Amino acid sequence: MRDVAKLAGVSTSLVSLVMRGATTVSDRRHAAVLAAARELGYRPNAAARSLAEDRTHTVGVVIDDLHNPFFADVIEGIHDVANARDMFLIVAASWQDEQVEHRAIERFLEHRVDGIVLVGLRTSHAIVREAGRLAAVASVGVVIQEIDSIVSDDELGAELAVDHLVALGHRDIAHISGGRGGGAVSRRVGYLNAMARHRLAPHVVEGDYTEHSAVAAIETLLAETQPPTAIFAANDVMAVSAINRLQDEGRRVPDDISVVGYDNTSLGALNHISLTTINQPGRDMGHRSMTAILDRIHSPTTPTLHATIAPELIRRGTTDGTTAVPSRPR
Amino acid sequence: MRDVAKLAGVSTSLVSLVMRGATTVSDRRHAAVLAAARELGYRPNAAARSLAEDRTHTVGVVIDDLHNPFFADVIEGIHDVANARDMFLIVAASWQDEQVEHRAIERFLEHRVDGIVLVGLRTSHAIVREAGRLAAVASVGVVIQEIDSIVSDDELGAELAVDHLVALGHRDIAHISGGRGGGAVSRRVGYLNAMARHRLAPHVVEGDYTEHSAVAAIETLLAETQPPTAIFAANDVMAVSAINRLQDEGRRVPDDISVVGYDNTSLGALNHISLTTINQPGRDMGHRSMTAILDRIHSPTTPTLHATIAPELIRRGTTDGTTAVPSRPR
DNA sequence: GATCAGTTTTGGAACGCTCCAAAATCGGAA
DNA sequence: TTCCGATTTTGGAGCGTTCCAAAACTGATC
Repeated sequence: MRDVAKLAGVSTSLVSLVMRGATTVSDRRHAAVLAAARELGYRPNAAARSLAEDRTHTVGVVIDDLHNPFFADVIEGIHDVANARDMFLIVAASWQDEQVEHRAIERFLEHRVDGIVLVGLRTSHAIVREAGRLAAVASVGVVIQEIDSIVSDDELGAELAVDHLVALGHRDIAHISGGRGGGAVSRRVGYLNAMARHRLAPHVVEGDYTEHSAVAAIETLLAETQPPTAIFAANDVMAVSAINRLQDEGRRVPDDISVVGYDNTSLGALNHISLTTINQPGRDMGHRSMTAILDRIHSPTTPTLHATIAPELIRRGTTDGTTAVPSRPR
Repeated sequence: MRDVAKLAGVSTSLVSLVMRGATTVSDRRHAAVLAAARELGYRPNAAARSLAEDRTHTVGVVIDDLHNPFFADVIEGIHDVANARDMFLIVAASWQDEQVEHRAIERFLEHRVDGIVLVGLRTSHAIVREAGRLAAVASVGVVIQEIDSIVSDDELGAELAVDHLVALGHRDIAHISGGRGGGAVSRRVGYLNAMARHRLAPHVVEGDYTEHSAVAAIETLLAETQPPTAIFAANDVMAVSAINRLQDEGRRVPDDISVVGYDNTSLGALNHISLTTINQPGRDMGHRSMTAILDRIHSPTTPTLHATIAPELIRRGTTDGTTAVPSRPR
């Protein structure tokens, strides 16, 4: 910056003014500074800037699993808004590891990001609330007290899934849970509630939202003396993987076993798969969370937002041959 | 930091020493500083630190499309290495937009990241080379002169695909290209070379690596008086989307039309889809690129690395009926 | 030519850390 | 007790910006 100032024959303050796009600078100096900057390949130092300005114009996103297409939708939604409002978005993936997730939050805090969006959170809520005192924080998919949260009603969604299967005549309905993953508890509760309401015996197999865990779950279920006739998986990734494994074992879907997923990812919409699932509008949820962040940055005393989006059953071929509606990729 | 020093009854230099994990500090002071830091919820300011240290311990990844599972594999590979070497990874997605990609590179440069990994690059190579003068830069999937590049041999991969189809008796083989996307040009060249070698007429339809573009490409192809009997798509995402559309139009795969993809993503491995494709080890490529970055950070004069990984044909059901494609759920 | 009210430019104090040379303290040995 | 070398601690400059009050210009008016 000093070099640019020298070359342009002005003070560093003036260079600073020009770099920030001030309008009060005379055309002559403006041009001179820009020319000098280009000549020297000058690029402002973001660290120095945020130190002086006490603001980073950056929002960090912590994402549970980059392999899950649902999360990509959410990030895209966040990006849409961030981009339009000229905020820089940085993403850290935690690969379903609570330690890594926690470290990512810490790092973002050390970087003094203006805001943090947590997508599919695992870390303890207390840590998040503490983060909320230092930056604008929003959570997607998990409700956290005192923190802006955008979720679909996971309990209700799970109930929709079970009700659908019951309506088709199933009584032996197993649930492959999401373990410690975001939203997993609510989906399990919804499943249990619905089963109780229908006076059916619940049957939960632990999973963790990954393809791998669904394979293990299917192996467990098929080894039982009387395997279930229907499976409600806590997300689409597990549902698709489960179907895959079932077919490897010679079971037909939905003839022998019906399967319902959760998230309505593009994956399930493929007509090879035609997965019955629960819709959750990821991109929209991303929009809302980023908007909440920006609102809070702008006025930190905004009352906490707790938005709940109604989930919706998408009937496709994995539960019911007659209603299969082939749908196209977006 | 000043507050911590005061509370612990030491100088700020000593606090700095403790926070950086120095071993030369007496146990008594060490404990006192840690206690004070915890008490005050002190968190070092990364901006100030990198300003003083002239190093950010951060590596930026620019990814072309977060919806493409292949890229998630690459990021995971990069993460493995970064994590083990205690570097912070930040990801910026460009959503296939050259402008956004360019801005992300600029921002990373302003942040003075220690290194940048470009995955599936679109931006002009000149810009990348300039970035290479300011940070350690590696490219995955696209060869760039003077820049560490990790690629699979896309030309060869495309030839493998065409050779396979020709061996199965196809002569009318169309290519859905990746447009301006990373590696697309090489794959197209490989396709053209192989077609020429077999004395077959080439037939390229423009795509852009997205599901959407593949749908459009299929519509174009099916409208022709004599549609091809085989299609080589420049990536798996397009291949799967193409198959989906073909089936919507009542064409059977592979009976009426064979399809080959590229990348060997988890998507194609699903046995509903069972996509013949070209293998590219994404995670491994991620490893190598991050290792190259770290090497270069450590010793900037390391000669440029240009690693080429041999691609490999994965034969599955979309080209070869004998491999039995399980019927899709009705 | 002096005065005045803008308009444009500048000097220098922050911002929160690291790093180095110098100062203080310590623990034996004489 | 004194001295010495080793260990531990500290003061303060410097990193590259922003931001504010003050200085320097400008041009119109008398």
